[in-house]
Amino acid sequence: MKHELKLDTFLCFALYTANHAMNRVYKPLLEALDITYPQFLVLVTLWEEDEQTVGSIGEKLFLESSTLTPILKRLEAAGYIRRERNRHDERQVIIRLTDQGRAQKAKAEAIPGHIVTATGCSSDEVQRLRQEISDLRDALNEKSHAA
Amino acid sequence: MKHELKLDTFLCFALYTANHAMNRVYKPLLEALDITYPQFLVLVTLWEEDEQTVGSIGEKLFLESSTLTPILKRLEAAGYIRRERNRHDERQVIIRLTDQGRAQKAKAEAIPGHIVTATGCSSDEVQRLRQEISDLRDALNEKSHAA
DNA sequence: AGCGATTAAATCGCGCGCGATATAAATTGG
DNA sequence: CCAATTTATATCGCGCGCGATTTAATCGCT
Repeated sequence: MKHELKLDTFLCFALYTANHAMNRVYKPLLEALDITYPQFLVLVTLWEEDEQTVGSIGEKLFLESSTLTPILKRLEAAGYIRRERNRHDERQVIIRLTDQGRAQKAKAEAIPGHIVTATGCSSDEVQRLRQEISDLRDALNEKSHAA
Repeated sequence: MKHELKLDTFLCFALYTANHAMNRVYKPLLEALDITYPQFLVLVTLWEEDEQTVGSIGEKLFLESSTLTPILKRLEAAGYIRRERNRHDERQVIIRLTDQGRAQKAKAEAIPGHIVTATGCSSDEVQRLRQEISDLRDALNEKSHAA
């Protein structure tokens, strides 16, 4: 029995609880923007590249349309984005930032710095760990998609 | 501007997506037990130490009673645990494994090995990363509890 | 041209996860 | 000894996140 069933030895449990902890750090920072954490990730995606389809955003965030559609509707209701069918392919919905949505970016600029501070690590340390966790994600995704 | 607003540089995003990826690897493995991932974590906690209060389990899993109560009710309905008020302090609810709940442990023994395989890393590699992520969680929790 | 297959997004049901609140039991202090 | 406070759990409302299904549009093939 190489691996024993102890919570403290589970990589999954570390990820699970670290993710929750990160959410708790983000919550007060996002209150200024009056958005949730997944809504923030959608806005970041659009600040990087505006005018994307639901599918394109989903691919970048690893989310299904069943998850994204309600989030996008809330961002639309908040006045940060518009949702319009693609004229050239009516199956697609193009997501565009409004002026107000673009304006929120300024309020968000300070967030990454706050997070690095909260980790108690150097920027380089954080980036190294981020890369390792991203690689882990890619390895896990490869296995579950193959199977 | 030291930190730019790019998804690919966010530690939070790496954690968020790695956690989802881990969930997707776990889902088929847990189907044999017919439980969800958080339900599995509760069972692991009880396999380590039976007869715990809701609060004690919550402390170990970093979960509130508002999250745990419904999960525990489902595990009770599945026949894996019993929920009984503490005779000596009727505010508390003691959670106990049933015989069936204890029996599930055997089915779960193989899971950690599957996970290590899915990561494509050595056990030592996984444990090192797990420790780093746990430390990150603790650092983040310290900041958000202090504030 | 036309029809079956594919693709994109939306809808639905369910289980978290949490903040705020409620309920009930135990503790504390006068 | 009893009223105020504290503690433990439960309840409620809301926003994910996903699998399964639906709806609608486009593509592919003959």
